[in-house]
Amino acid sequence: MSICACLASDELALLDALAHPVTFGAKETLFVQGQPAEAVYNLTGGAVRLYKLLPDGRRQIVGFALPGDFLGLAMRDAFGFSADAIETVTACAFPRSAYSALVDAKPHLLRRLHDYATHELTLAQEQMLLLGRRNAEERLVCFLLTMRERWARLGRSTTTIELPMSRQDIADFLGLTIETVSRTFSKLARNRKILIVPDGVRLLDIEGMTSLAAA
Amino acid sequence: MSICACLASDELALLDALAHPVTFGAKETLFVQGQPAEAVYNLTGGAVRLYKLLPDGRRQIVGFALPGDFLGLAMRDAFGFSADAIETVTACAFPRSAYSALVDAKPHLLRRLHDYATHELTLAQEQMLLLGRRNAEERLVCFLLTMRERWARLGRSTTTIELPMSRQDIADFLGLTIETVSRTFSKLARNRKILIVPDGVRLLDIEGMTSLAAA
DNA sequence: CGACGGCTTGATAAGCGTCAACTGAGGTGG
DNA sequence: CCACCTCAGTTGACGCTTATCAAGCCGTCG
Repeated sequence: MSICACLASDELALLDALAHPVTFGAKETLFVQGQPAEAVYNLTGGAVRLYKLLPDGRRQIVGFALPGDFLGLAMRDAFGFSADAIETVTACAFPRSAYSALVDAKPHLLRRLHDYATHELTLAQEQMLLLGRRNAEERLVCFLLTMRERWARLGRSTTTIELPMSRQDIADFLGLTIETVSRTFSKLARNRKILIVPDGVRLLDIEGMTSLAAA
Repeated sequence: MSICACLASDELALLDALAHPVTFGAKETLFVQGQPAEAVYNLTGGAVRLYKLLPDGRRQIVGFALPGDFLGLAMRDAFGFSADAIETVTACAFPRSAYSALVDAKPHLLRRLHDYATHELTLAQEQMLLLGRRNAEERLVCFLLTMRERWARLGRSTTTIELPMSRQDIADFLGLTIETVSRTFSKLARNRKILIVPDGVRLLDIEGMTSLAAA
């Protein structure tokens, strides 16, 4: 829980007192866009999709949250996107008022949160580049390499990448359709870049993929 | 300069002492992606484009900065994107070290900056929705309405919208080509939604455009 | 006046979306 | 125990939106 690494042990205890554990079943909703944000979550297990909807049903996933990630920081009063559990999810929930008070009282915690938000912003800008200017194959390869990085930071394998989300989720994250995502997976497999395995992929040509992603 | 509204007058004086005015001519570069960030800017006049480049030259504009906006907050060490002046630009520059020290010393300023970053993040997610799921016409209409909002906040007209950036800039912001942007402008003009005027557009059917953008 | 850059418009093509059929795994019930 | 259903994913045929290539227009500036 890297954000809290800057806290003294008494502060950690304080934070601990605020938190209460929660779990969500697969497909369960954590919160919906526009709803007043009463809580902040720190994910401890499972994966969550964060998305925005258009009135006609078109969906854009703006991010996937993995263990260690925070949810609910990026809103002053109401959530800017909806979130639901992809698989069974466990998290620590902090009531917003208590969280807010603690942040006000601990500037170094605020500094940490600001750095976190800044990092999120950088990721969002990278995603804008992907959505605006990359083709389908580049999008998927970038996505796989990003997931690799994220799992690696959590101590998972760097060759076999877990993908808890569905093809539809990936499509809605990459601004594509499920068919295009499926076809692009197949193409990468056919070209021996990846091997498709249950609930994930094995990366066979990391170098080739990296150069494609850089291009 | 809304971010500073939370500062006492002596603190403002302190900030003032750190700042020094700078100007950039049209097309001049403020900073480039990857360059160590030695300064933070507060725009006072003119417009700036912020963009990321791929090695093969594809460009994605991640935002336009207008007077009052801050540049250089969203990076710890190096700039995450490049920035150059669209027209003649004036700004206040703050050396990074002094800026950083001031932020550490003034938690309420930090809080303000955090809110600003959070707002930027929300905008970026909205742009992800636009780039991933909207068609050309919706993109352009959303863009025009957003510019309207922004100019309105600066006290400008809400019917005639200034567009200091080129068609190519708009295309690179919306993830389109210059031809598609030009055709879509023409189509909106043909349908009496807008009137194209020198350096901008006049909005003729704000209601119709708003419903299109909401869809 | 001619050159240049920004913009528009047209013809054509490609990439991805749409529609539809099919596969295979997992779960359910007769 | 096996037939059946469901659902996620895959694959194919076709078409639409947008990209690409190309030509022309217009205002500015040397």
